Amino acid sequence: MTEGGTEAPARVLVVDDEESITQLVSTVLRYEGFAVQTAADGTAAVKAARTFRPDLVVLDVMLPDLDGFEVYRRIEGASARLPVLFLTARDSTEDRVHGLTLGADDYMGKPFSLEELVARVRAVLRRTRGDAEASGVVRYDDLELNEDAREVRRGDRVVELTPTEYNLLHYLLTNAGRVLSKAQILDHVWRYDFNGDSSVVETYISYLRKKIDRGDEVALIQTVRGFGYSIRRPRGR
Amino acid sequence: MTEGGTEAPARVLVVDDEESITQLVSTVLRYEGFAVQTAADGTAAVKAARTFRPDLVVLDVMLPDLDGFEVYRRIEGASARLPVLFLTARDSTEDRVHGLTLGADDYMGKPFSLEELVARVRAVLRRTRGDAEASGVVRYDDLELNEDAREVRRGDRVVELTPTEYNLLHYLLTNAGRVLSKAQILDHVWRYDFNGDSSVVETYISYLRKKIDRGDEVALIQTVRGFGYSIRRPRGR
DNA sequence: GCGGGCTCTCAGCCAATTCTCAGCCGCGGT
DNA sequence: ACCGCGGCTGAGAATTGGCTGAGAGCCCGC
Repeated sequence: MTEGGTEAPARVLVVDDEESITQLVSTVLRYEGFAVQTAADGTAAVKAARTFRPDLVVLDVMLPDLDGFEVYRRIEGASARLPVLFLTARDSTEDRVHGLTLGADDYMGKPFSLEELVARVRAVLRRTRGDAEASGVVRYDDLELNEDAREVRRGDRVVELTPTEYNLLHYLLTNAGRVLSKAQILDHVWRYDFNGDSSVVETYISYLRKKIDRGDEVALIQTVRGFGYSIRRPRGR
Repeated sequence: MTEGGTEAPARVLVVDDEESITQLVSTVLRYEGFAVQTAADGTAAVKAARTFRPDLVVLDVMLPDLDGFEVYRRIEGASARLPVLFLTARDSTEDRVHGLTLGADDYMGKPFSLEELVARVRAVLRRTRGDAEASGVVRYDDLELNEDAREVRRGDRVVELTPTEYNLLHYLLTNAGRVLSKAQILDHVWRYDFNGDSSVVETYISYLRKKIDRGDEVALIQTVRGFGYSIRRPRGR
């Protein structure tokens, strides 16, 4: 599930003053096949935008020197239409961002989950680059998840999911056929500061099953005892 | 199944204060074709990281001076992106390691089995070096083991295995054609602190046979009386 | 400030797995 | 052909892992 084989990888500039964040984010995005560069403050960011010529900037609103919006303005001047994904502390200031990010492409509160981060990065690039191939629909068997509509269907029945359920299903579905450990799931789907044990995962799997593998339908969510879970058709035995 | 013939061997730095562990781990990794260096505490580790320039660090979280995470941070500074495989006591500290099953890093609880250790070391290096050759599928005759899906097939029949059965088969399969003694098998597949006798191996071989060499199929699991076992086609006699 | 939905923890239950052991089988040597 | 040792396997006890219902805390919208 890395970026399309032949095309040049999309370039992402990650700007945050906390090193743990740039570290985490750049690791994940590189792993997902993007070319990543980081900057720790506003001036460095503006400079990097000029030299690195990213396709997308992931930009913290709170920076030691210039604030995120200022950086945004200066970067905008340089490049015609450079999409931005803002990171904001998940608190009061969030509303402030509402108005100001209208021009921007998206924003998300910290702490976020990596699953969500990657999904949004992809979504923004899909929109601005007009990558047709990536339609934003993930499917396995008669189970379908539409990212644009944020809608899930089993057969022709629409399934109502809570945010966590949705993220979990999204992760499982984009890795259909592969077995994912509870630790992996926790690290991808839950916020990076989550610090409980992996039994939540069991609980949410249980919730998902009630909604997705109901009654007479074929069970698609499989437990692989001792390892983890996987989305796949039941195995003959 | 040592490292690819022509390429330089990958370099691994092993850090643990218990000598029995560094001893054990480095012996096995050397045997598997890696270049290994060891360090017994944090400061030595940081120093070794600079001079030895490893491709991967196997790092105990509990160290006498700096803790593993601190070492991680300092090492990170030195080299661009140096992947780490953490070793944690299989208890409380395990939660502190969150965020490591994505991208380049991973962790495993002590006590572990060598089979698993080697598998993870390989997996991490495969990710960062992009070694295509290692696809994660091991095959012998019509018997196939897929690491991603944790799935085993005999012909086109899917075989359901428990964790221990899976690990055992994995070990046999990656050493197909070679005769492995019960002692070797015990040392590789079972946790290093296991101390029962080797009759468990017999039991598990028996389980595997029931699932893999059934009925009219050619028996691939061979007993070599007085020595051990081997995966191979039956010999003419 | 109330109610409802969402998230997470926990404990009891059930099922799968692991390991031990004992008796039997059969290979290989004489 | 027989013996003895090594290996095979069934049964069962102990342990572990996973599922789910109940409920507490939290946040959000009204």
